[in-house]
Amino acid sequence: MSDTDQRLRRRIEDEVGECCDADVRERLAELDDLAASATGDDDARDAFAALGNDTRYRLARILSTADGELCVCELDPVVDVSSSAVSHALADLVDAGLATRRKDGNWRYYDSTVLADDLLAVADGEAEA
Amino acid sequence: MSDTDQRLRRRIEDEVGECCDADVRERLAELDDLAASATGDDDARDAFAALGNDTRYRLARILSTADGELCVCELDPVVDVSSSAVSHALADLVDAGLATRRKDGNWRYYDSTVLADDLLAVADGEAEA
DNA sequence: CGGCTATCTGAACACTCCCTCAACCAGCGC
DNA sequence: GCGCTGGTTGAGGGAGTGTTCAGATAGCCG
Repeated sequence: MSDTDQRLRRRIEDEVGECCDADVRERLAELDDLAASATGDDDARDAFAALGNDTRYRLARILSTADGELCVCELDPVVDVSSSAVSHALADLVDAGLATRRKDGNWRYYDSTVLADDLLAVADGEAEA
Repeated sequence: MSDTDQRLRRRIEDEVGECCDADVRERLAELDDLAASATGDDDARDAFAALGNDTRYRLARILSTADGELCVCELDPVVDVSSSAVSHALADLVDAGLATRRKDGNWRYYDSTVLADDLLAVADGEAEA
């Protein structure tokens, strides 16, 4: 029986007074189930990771705040990095499902997705409270 | 007039047919306003960054899925890192406003906050669609 | 086509992050 | 006090990330 299992056993003893090996195994199984059902797709985590970077966060926020799509040349001046970095960041946002891209001649228009809008709204709403 | 401003000027010309310097300045001011109003707190971005890491994401998800608080010794076995790393990750989650901590004797209990619950719910909901 | 446009892509490099290891702190029992 | 517990904290190092630079791509116009 591993080290962490010992800790868990003492934890159960503390809780219900006594504990046998079967109890420990049962609790471990419960926790495994919990972990399994709690394993949301990686997509969700990727979206969070994308919004965790300052440049991408700002871009996503601007896209979400603006009504309608914006062109790269409009996004460039509001973030303080090279236009190459903007391009990288926007590509990452699209990959993460947080933005959409539309080509029109030489211009590329980006817009925020519902996912991005909702995530930012929730984050804001809670911050207010 | 900077390089990116030139691009923006041509963009406006493309849109409305003609464009003078004042038009460019006006559009730049609009974008600055947009950026300013779109600059949500850093708290929000920190929350996203916290959920962007696999270990923290898993812990947050388990805390959110479980009804009620969990002890560190129960979280240890479900993530595949040292218990020290778990401690670090939990501290980060608390700092980001995604979890709460309660001390009871030798045991420490963690629970998810409403912010964490809502963010994960939104991320999941969208993934379904 | 050839030149100019807006944007993208790949490589390189500095920087940050996340993990492990070790030492440490606080609570409990003797 | 001492020993043991569960958990935290700080330092260090390897892996990963973000930015920039240079070169590439695709669309428009003469």
